[in-house]
Amino acid sequence: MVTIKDVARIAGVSTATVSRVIHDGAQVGPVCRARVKKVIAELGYRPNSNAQALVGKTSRTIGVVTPKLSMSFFGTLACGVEKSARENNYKLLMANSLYETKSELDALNSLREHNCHSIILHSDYSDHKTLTKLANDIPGLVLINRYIPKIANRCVWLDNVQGAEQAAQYLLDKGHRKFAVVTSIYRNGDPELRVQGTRQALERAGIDLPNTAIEESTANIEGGEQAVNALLAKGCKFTAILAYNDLMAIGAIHALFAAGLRVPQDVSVIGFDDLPLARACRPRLTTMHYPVEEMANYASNLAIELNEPNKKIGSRTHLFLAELVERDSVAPPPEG
Amino acid sequence: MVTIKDVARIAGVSTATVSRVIHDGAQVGPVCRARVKKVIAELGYRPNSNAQALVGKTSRTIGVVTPKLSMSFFGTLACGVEKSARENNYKLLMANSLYETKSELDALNSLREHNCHSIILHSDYSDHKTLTKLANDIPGLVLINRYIPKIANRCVWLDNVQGAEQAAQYLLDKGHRKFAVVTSIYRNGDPELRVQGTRQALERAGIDLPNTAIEESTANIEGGEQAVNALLAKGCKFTAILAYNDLMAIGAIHALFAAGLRVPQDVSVIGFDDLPLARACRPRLTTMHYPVEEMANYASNLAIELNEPNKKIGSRTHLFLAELVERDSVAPPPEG
DNA sequence: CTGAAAGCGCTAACAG
DNA sequence: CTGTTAGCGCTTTCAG
Repeated sequence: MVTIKDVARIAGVSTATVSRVIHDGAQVGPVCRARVKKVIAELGYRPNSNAQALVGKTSRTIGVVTPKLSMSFFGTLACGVEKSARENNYKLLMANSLYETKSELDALNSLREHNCHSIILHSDYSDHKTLTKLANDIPGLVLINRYIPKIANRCVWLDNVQGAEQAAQYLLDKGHRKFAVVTSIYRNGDPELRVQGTRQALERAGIDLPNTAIEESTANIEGGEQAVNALLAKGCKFTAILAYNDLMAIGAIHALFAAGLRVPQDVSVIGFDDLPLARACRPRLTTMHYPVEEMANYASNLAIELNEPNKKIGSRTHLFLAELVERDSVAPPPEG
Repeated sequence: MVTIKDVARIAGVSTATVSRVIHDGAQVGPVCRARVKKVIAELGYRPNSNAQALVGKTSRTIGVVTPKLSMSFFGTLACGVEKSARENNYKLLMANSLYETKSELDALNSLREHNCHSIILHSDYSDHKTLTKLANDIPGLVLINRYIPKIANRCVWLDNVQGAEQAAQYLLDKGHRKFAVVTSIYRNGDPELRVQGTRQALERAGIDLPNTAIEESTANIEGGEQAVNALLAKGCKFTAILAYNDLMAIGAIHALFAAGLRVPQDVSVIGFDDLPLARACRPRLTTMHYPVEEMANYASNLAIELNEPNKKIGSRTHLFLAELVERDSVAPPPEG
């Protein structure tokens, strides 16, 4: 490994000078600078970022904690952060939280050991109190997909209620009057919020959503299938299904087809998230676009800013809105 | 930040002792150890891994370089590495290479600055020579999805030829005789290999694959659609399509349906990779399972082993095989 | 404009 | 079994 000392020795200068050259400090003469740069290039020297982090009290590293990187949503989230990291010359440290409170915290701590002060956390199971405390301990912590009023300026979130409302309103506008809702059993907040949004839109239109028209299951394809099968089994009548997310929506479509119902001719289905999947299935899924990548990018920039000592972050809020993407899984209800 | 010194002072011992306790060195008395542990817990002390890396000459960090984390395939790859990292108490550093030679190398270098000696690289565009040189420079570098004979013991790869052969043979066994191939324009090796495997299986069955039955396009859904439309436009006759990957297969199915052809009744389609998508589309896609997660996990363990000074890695080879997953997109050819 | 020197937090001999 | 000491590679005053 070639160190700053090697460069200094060969260039015939002190390590301090080399350091200055590296950091483009103006405090060094042009000839000297040129010589040092030459030696750096020749030796292929690159500064050891561990040493830099050690002395600098902070590493140019941004950490990301999400449940599971192999899920499309989180991979996209990571990508958004990566872009910001790359542009700001930060490195990206990742850890899966695996949907467990304990490993969520473990993951976070492992990042802190690295002096990683900019952290994007997608927390599913830690409570507000824990997170608020964490945010106070870690100046560069930003929560994504979560809203906690006390630390609002550290939360980058999406208005789930508004998104679900919009989805329901769209279905209403298409003429639907009989709805079913397929939601998630997970109690991390989002499902309730989306159901609430749906309810609000329907109530405004004078339509009641009976509890029998709501079916809960796991938030994946199988869950969507199960939920729709349960709905069908109990004779629930509907011309449109609002699914918690795209995965459940796709499962719903599968179950519908298996039962001889066509989408969207007999039943319309709307999803949420706009995963890559939504463009791949048939019919292509009409859904609410969740701008994760954009949000993650924003969150990352925010986390980095938060660590810049001079910048003062006010109590601004970071709210994003879901956007309707019309594709092929929604049509007006069948006649009669 | 609480340091080892704080712990030492409060526990009334030297930093060396604290260090020993941290590393479970047996060289410390039980009472003393207990006291130190207590103080560590009380203070919430966690060692600074930058300092550890600095003195230890190597950081417990494993790096991953892939084109784009938001792609399902690479997210899954990262997950495989993450699991191994977590189990071995390593941290995960990620960098996107964005499908460019230069950023591939940039990404790699940024990892090296971190003293990150265990690296998993998914290289698409660097040539054998560059990679061989890199492998010599970085003892813990492991290539995934690439085979270079000279550094075979550092390559974790999949036999694409065999996989494609198997897919073609499966179609042959179902009774198909008229094939079309939808492949990728990217020249990173895989497409050629898969076409070659297909050719081999067909030739063995005495079937010729005319160049007109092969259509190239981008390796995504749109590419699959385009390719099939081109095939259809030039009046190519086939009862089965072998797609370069699942994305192109799904695109192919879309184009087929748009043209009034049913899958699998009129035309069978087989994919490659077995992305989550393959289970979500309709008909569910029959495809060759690419065990990326398993391979990545293996590669990560290998990379970590490579950095353990005493272990001698022989010239073993690390070849994985694709496996057929039968779902619903393949059926016997229509009568006549 | 440049160098000397101190020290970031930690580990690893070497003593005792 | 435990403490002392000397750095790891780098940045940053403080002098010059």
